[in-house]
Amino acid sequence: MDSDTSRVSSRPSSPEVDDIFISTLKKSVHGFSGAVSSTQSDSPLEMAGLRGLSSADEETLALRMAAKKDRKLLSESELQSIRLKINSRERKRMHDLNVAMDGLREVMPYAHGPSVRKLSKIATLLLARNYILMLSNSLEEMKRLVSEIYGSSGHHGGFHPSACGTMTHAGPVPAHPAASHAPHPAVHHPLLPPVSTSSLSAPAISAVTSVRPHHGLLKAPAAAAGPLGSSFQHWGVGTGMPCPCSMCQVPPPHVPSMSTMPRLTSDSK
DNA sequence: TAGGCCATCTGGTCCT
DNA sequence: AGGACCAGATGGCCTA
Repeated sequence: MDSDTSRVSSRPSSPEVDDIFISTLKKSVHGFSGAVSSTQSDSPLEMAGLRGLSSADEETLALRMAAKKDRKLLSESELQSIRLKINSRERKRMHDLNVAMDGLREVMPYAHGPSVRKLSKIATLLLARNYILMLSNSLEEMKRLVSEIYGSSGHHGGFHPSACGTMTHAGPVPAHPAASHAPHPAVHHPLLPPVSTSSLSAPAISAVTSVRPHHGLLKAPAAAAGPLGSSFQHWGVGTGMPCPCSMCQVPPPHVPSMSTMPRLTSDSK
């Protein structure tokens, strides 16, 4: 929200007091009409008809609705006060949710940069899921490699993280990849096709991209290589050379290179 | 202009 | 009873 520079100026997360008041006044009838016929059945004609009510009619109707709902009469001002309170709570709740969503965006790689469009909520959630799955997969791969190394040397006779602690194994996986800005390993993998064909499903990725089929997840320059934009490139960033890290030496199955990386769009179907 | 995304309002439901 | 949570409806903004 706060990071949505394209919207925040014209669409504040918290409306002006006047907006709330006007909206409440406008819906003092609308809302309570919903108490009768439910919002789902409110037809535009009904709404238009209700909007034509006089203030006295509105008050009467509001009181009737309140009486029907709460079994007790409340003054219009009391009802309005309650409604404002509830609306305020809901706004705060949604605002907190958006703050949390922004926090999630911040720890997501490739979501930073001047030309990068803010991830949508659904894209953020889906990418976060894939990111977690990728990290888990990377960790498993690390464990496997370490196990092979030490297993063959007879040092440990096998990999057992609980005995080894975190010094040996936690290093390669940055706790906060977005903050580290290290080129590997997490920066690019989440956007690669399924690392684990069982857990990291392609539909999850395609689902993300299907949200914004035209410009992909991010607002990238027109010269972007694909729907994901140049921000998603791991190889080729800066030097155009492949990352030398061990993770990149072993690209996921079916992904020989980024250049042949399947487009993360619905056209893969 | 259509479609996507979003904020907000609202009523219902569940929980404490 | 009050608050949290949820989902539907609505309308505005933005982009292709």
